[in-house]
Amino acid sequence: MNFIIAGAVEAVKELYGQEIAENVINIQETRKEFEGQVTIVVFPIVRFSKKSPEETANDIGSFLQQNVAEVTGFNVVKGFLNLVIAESYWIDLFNNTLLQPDFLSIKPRGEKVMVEYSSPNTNKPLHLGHVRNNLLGYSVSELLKADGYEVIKVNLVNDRGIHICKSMLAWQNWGNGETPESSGLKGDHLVGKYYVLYDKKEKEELQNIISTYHEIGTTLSQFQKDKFGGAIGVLQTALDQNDPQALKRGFDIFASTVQNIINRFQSEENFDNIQEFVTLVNNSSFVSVAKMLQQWEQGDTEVVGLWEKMNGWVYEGFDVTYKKLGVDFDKYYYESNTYLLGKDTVEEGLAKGVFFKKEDGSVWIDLTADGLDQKLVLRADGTSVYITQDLGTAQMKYDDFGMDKSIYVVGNEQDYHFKVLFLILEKLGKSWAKGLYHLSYGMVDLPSGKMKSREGTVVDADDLVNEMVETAKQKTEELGKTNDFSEADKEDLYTTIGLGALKYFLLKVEPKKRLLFDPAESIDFQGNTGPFIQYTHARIKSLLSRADYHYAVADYSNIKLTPTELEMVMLLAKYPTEISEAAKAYSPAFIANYLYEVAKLFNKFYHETPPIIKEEDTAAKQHRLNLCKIAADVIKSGMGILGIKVPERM
RNA sequence: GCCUCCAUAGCUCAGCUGGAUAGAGCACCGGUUUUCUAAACCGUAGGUCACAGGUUCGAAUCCUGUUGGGGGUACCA
Repeated sequence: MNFIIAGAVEAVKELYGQEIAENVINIQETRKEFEGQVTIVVFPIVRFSKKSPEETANDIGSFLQQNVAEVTGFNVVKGFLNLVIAESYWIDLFNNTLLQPDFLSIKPRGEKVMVEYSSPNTNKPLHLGHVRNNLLGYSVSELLKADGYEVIKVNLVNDRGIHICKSMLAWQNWGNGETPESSGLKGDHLVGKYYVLYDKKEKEELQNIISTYHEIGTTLSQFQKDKFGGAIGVLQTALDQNDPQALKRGFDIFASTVQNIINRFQSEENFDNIQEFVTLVNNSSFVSVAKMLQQWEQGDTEVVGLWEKMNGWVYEGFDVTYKKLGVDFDKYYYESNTYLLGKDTVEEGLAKGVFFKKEDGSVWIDLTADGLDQKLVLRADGTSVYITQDLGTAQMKYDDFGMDKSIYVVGNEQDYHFKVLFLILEKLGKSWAKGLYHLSYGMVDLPSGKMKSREGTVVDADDLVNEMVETAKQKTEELGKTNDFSEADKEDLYTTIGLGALKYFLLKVEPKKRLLFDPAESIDFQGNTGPFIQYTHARIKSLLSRADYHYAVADYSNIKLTPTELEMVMLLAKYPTEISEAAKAYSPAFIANYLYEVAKLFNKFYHETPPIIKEEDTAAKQHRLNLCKIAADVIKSGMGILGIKVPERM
């Protein structure tokens, strides 16, 4: 529509002798209730014309009608100038742009972008929250590809740390050698089972410690009571709060209190009274799991062997889920290899004066001038924290790929972390820091609140997919449309539809919005849904094949476009713009909503058009089939960006 | 406390850098199949765009404040 803007600028120059910028001309699609296709909002021009909006609109309208060939008429409603564009313009657009083979081809822009997503922990299976992450990450990757970027999909696997050791410890203590084979459980589910078990056992132990304390309490000296009593209180509170971090803090306080008492009373007589109690504490899972992490870091062969075995199970399980979801990666990074990174970066920061060292040796950055806080980047004992690793990993990723942009698909609870991370890298003078972007998305909540793996209140990814496929099967069979399908084709179709419903459901919502998922209410298959769009595609393909469609440009000498056909040409022509806008916003939701419009409009067209197959006017028939063909192509392409397959029949 | 995100129909969501009478789907009610797939189409009804100010020719959209909700907040990732 650039020629309209140019024409309007020219009009203002000719009519009012004013040079105006192009962005003064505000154009939009004409509302359906008025005649015309393009509307110029004239209010911003009034200050140049020094006339009323209506007069200005009339002036410009006449000018455009006389000087711009495509403008064949206009009308003015208040301050809105509605322009009628010649039908030949739309027909040319359709034939020379939409119908050309390169309409959907990608135009490479010679830029590289990395998309990091999924990034699972290897201590539990994937749940609905991960599903949103995976689908979003995959879809954004496809979107950026469609917008001409070279995309590197990366998965940074969180395969180490105290949470991994918890599953390991539980399996070691209470697993009786259970394996995926012996249990029939998928590897990630088996490991997740022990993660939940650990949590349960740990709580029991802590309760036991507390009640044991109350039993022996009477034999303690007043001093011991005072000391212990406080620590026990902290522990009990943490236990009641049901928050892992609070629990860790509570236990740490408690454990150090116990240690102090041991040191103080070791030589005294009544020490025996609390011996049993101390043993209980020292043998607790809390202590064992910390010890296990240390052993892992020291490379203890037994622990590392167990770690490798159990992670192996998890990876096998994840592969199945990933395959089912249709997501993939070009490169895996493992935190077990990267968790020590970043210390060089800390040194660099100290040398540059970006970081400073406190008396205890810990290293910090002061971001108060940027409205943030002081942030620890290295502990006093020289070990890394989360952000240390991320600094190092960011550098490594850039060294490996030299990408222009890097997108982190991570939930919004880490907004602050990434703000700090990017700011630090900028302050360190990394040229690539400005290409970093945190694609932050909202949590998926259940009606009952947040999902928690430890408590088993999660919607499991595998279960969910299976349920969706099962529902798709039921609904399809009710409609009785697959009676002549082979078993394999049926299986395929149900998977396509079930996943289509799930993926569309999660992707049509703006990423940053939080999502409420009610497992009791199944995901719809009608209306603004994946299956509706899939159905539309199948419908078109069926029509094209029955009509024995062949590509050819229609003869338009006797064809007049209906309003709906005109609308379709305009809507389909927007597809490339839609992609680049969606890519700019990193929002597959734009594409989802656009495709819904396309599908809806096609169905309207389909209903109001007499059967195309029986059309005797060959030019009209060709023209309509061409329109159908482009609609199908756009739907297929757009759904591909969402990671959703479209069936030929359904 | 401070920072940040969110609030649009009963429910789930669109509404782009401010533009005309705020749009869909689901659910509800009514209609459409002797014609290319009814997972469709057409229609009725449903709104103080959380609230209050401000900016402007014009505000769901921008600014300020209030309320309600989510998340974060220095050695968990």
